[in-house]
Amino acid sequence: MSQHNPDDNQTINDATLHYLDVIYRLTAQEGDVANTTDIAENLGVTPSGASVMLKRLADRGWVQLTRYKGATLTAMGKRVALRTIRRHRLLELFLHVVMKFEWHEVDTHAHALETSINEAFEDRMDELLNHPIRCPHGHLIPSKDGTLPQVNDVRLVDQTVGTNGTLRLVDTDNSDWLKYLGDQGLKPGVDLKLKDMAPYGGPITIETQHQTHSLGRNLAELMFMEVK
Amino acid sequence: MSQHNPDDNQTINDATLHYLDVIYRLTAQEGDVANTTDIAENLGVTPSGASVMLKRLADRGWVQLTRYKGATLTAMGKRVALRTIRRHRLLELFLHVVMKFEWHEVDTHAHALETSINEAFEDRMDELLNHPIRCPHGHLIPSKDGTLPQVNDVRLVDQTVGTNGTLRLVDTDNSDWLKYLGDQGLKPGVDLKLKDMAPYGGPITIETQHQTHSLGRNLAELMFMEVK
DNA sequence: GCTATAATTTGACAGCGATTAACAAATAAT
DNA sequence: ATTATTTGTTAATCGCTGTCAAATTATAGC
Repeated sequence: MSQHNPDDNQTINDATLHYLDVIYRLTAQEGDVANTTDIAENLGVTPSGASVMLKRLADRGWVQLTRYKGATLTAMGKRVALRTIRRHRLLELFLHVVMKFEWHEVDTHAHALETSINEAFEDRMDELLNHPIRCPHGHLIPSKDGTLPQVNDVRLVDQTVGTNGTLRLVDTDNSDWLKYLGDQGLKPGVDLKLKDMAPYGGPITIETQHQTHSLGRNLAELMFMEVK
Repeated sequence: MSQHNPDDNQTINDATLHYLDVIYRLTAQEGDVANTTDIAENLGVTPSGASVMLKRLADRGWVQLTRYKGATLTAMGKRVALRTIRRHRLLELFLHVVMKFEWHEVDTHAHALETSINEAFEDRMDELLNHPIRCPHGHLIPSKDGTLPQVNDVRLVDQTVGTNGTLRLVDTDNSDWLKYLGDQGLKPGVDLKLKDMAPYGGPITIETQHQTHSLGRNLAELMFMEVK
C-alpha cells in the first residue's frame, strides 16, 4: 500500500517507515550502530537488498551511513521512527484493551497497521486510552514530539535477592514467550519479590501474590521492574 | 505496504484489491460493465494506467475484459471484492461506533485500512459489533461467504407523497453531503414521511419527528427507505 | 456512409524495492 | 603476516504499478 494515508507521514512510504523503525530499535542504546545483516534479518530481506535500500535512505537523508560499518538515524529519521513507534505501541494497547486481543497477538497486528493509520486515528486512540505511557508489554509510548516518559525500570537480573517491586516491562516480541509468561500471570503490573537467583546463568525464582515461578535466565533477562 | 498482512487475502496486493473493489462498485447493478475511464477516475490514476492494469488483472483471472468495451469481475474477482467490501464496511461501522469518528469521516479511514487488516481483525470487529448488517451509511455488509442480507430498501424518489417509513441508506461517500445530511439528522434509522415532491427535478420535502426538510433532487436520489 | 470526437489501448520508459551472483572489505585464527 | 571466514557492497535484472505520447477503435452527427 499502500499510499492511501489520508494525511501526514506525508508521502513517506511503508518500506521507509519499516526500515527506520527497525534501525531505531537496533540503535536504541546510545552509541549503537545497526549493521546491515541485522537490519535485513529484522525486515525479512536479504542483506544485499538491505544494503541497497540503506544507500537510498542515506541519499534521502533518513540515515547516516558508514560504509562497511553500519547505519544510524539522522535527526529527521529518528523523528519519523519515533512517530511510527508511537503508533505501533498505541495500536498494541488499543488492540489489547479495546479489541480484546491477547498481549502476545498484538505486535503482528500493530505492525500491519502502523503504516496505514493517520494522525487523526493516532490521536483518537490516544484519547480513548487516556494518554497512556506504555504498551501492553510495558514499552514506553513516545509523545507526539518524540520524547519518552521518564521511568525507573531496572533489570530484574540486576537486583539482589529479596528485592520487592512491580513488573513493568517484558522486552520481547516473541509471541511464544509472551504467551507463556502471560499464562503465568507475569505481565506488567504484578507485584513480585525476587526469591532466588541461581549462579552461572541458572534460573531465577520470583514470588507473586499467588505463586512462585522459576524462570530461565533468558526469560528473566527480558524483564524489568520498578523497585518498591 | 505493504505486504504485512499476517494471513489471508494471501498474497493479493493492495492495488489489486482496490481495483477489484472499484470495479465491483461500478458494476453493482446486474448487467453493468465498468469502463476504463471511470475505473481510472475512482482510483486516481490515468486511463492508460488503468488500461494496463486491467489487462494484467484479466491475465491473472480477476477480471473479464472486452477490449474497448469494459470490465466485469470473474467469480473469483467478485469473491475477493466482496471480502474487501465486507472489511471496508465493518471498518466504517467500527470507526463510527467504537472510535467515535463522524459518519462522514469514516470512509477515508476505512479505505486506508481495508487492505491492511487480516481475518482475525475482521472477525473481531464483527463480534464486537454483534454481526451487523449495515455500515453507518446503510450499505449492506456482505457475510464472509459473500452473500448480502435481504432488505427492502426502496428509493425515496420512487415513492408517492404521503409514504411513511424509515431511512435506511444514504448512497454516497461524498463527505460534504454526508456532513450536511447528518447535521440535519437525516441518517439511517430516522422515521420520515414524504410530504411533497416538486415536479421536473424539483426539491423533495420530507418530515421527520422534529422538523421538515427540503432537499434537492440530487441529494434525495441518494436516499433509500424501508416503507412502513 | 463518412467524418469528427471521445474513449481506449499500445509502446517506450521510469521509480521502487526486491533478487541473485560476483566481488571487496573487515575481522578472526593460526 | 597471511589466510580463511564473515560481512557488506555492486551490478545486472526482475516484477509491479505507474506515466506520457501516439496509435487505434468506437460512436455520434450530419
